[in-house]
Amino acid sequence: MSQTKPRRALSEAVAVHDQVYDALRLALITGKIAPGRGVSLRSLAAELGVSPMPVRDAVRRLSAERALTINPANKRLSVPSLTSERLAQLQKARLWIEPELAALAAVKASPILIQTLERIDEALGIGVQTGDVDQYMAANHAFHFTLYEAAGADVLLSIAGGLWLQIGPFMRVVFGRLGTAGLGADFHVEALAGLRAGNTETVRNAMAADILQGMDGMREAVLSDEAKPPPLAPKRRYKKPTKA
Amino acid sequence: MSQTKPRRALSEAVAVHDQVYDALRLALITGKIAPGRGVSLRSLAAELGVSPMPVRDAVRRLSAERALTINPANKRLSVPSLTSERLAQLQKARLWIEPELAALAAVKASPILIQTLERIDEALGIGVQTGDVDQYMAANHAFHFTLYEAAGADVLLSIAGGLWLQIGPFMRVVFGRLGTAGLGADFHVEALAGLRAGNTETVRNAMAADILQGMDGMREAVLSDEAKPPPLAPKRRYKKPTKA
DNA sequence: TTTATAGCATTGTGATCACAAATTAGAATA
DNA sequence: TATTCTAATTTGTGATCACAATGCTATAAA
Repeated sequence: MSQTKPRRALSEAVAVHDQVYDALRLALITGKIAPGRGVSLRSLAAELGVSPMPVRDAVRRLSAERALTINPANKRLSVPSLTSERLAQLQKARLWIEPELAALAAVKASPILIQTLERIDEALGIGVQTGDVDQYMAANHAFHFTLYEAAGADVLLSIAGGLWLQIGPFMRVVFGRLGTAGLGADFHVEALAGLRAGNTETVRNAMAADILQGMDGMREAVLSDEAKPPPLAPKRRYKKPTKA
Repeated sequence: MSQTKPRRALSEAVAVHDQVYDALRLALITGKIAPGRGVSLRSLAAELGVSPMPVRDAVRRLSAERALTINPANKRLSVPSLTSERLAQLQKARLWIEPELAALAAVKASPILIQTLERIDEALGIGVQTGDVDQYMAANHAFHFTLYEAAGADVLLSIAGGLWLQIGPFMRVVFGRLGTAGLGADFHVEALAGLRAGNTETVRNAMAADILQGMDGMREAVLSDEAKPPPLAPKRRYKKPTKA
């Protein structure tokens, strides 16, 4: 299992627990790890081909960011379930902080930033047309966060990052049932127009509309999921005894 | 150092890394660990009388919550410095999310909740009069978060908790130079009146005013600190060589 | 067929060790 | 006195083991 790799220098090499973090983060966002599923340190470690130690570090970080849930009784890990309650709270938070970040970024937007965002939005459009969900999601993330990073507000930025991490699993549910079809209006072009014109409020409103539209799609998907029976029936042979 | 304690059951006993987390969190909020100071896993472990392992877990969690900073080059830990930039961002975030939580709580506020808050505010008043900073800070935290918890919005609540954790060190700076004197108007009574009357907007505005007042005091303290030379001059014997 | 029980595998937690990088302290030199 | 080089200490990271608790599976009993 544990092939002896040559140890890399600490200063330049990315730490293994950071790689594991990125891998798990990606797996959560893209829905490779289904919501509600239980995970364990050793199973993740075996799956990723690393020792449990860096997984432990990455998982602690993710659970602090609420991307993973720890059962307080079990101390067992699981991916948070997708409830409309959670989604509503995440929407509320996103609807405030992300337009705020966009407005801050609009004030100090450079031509280079606008050009970068234009290129990203082109890639996003291609992803929509070709139905490439992965490309769409990556480009969408890139569009939002290269804009937000320009705000130069790292405290707020990290909050927004945490929200996206929690929303990731919801996104996959939407695309799992719709694909990239029916995405509605592209508010990114509106935001870009606002950036070029230097109109802060236009940017703010465009991003708010973009978020609102996306979250609406997720809500529909979640609501129709909640109506259905539990996603996977764990074939129980006997009921849990009433043992206290 | 490490006396052999009898191992406790996992299910009921609080895990050591959680105890360490609470201890460090408290130390950060009360300013026992000065902002800007560097810490290390082993030194913290020795100080707390535990092995480095649970400290490692707790520190990962705290750094994910931005209560500790990791130097990306060194991978070395330090307490974030208090800059007016950071404070401004934290104020912006608090001014949105906390009134929001308060308003949500106001809708479903029970008489028991109001009574509990009244008792907490009494304890807060006593702390102010006797000049007991610790009691004041504990009561103040309790007032805000028993109210916020009543909102039943755990996603938003955890964001607010993260903000308080980052603000903690700033608070101590304020009280270190002023004590509990000059705290200004008590907006808690206004919030309580709004809760009794069932007036959501009164509660929202009262909490916003409360936050604004507190953050103003912190800003003044930080600004006068930034004018001064660096808090502790690290007596360097030689300059860092220009080695790339 | 259904329920209870015993045995086994898996889990999180904590401790300890090894390693390499970085920092610090001390000695030697100008 | 000030600077440079070297040795020792401290640091984060990763690996591995032990332990107790929990969960699952197969066997026995109704």
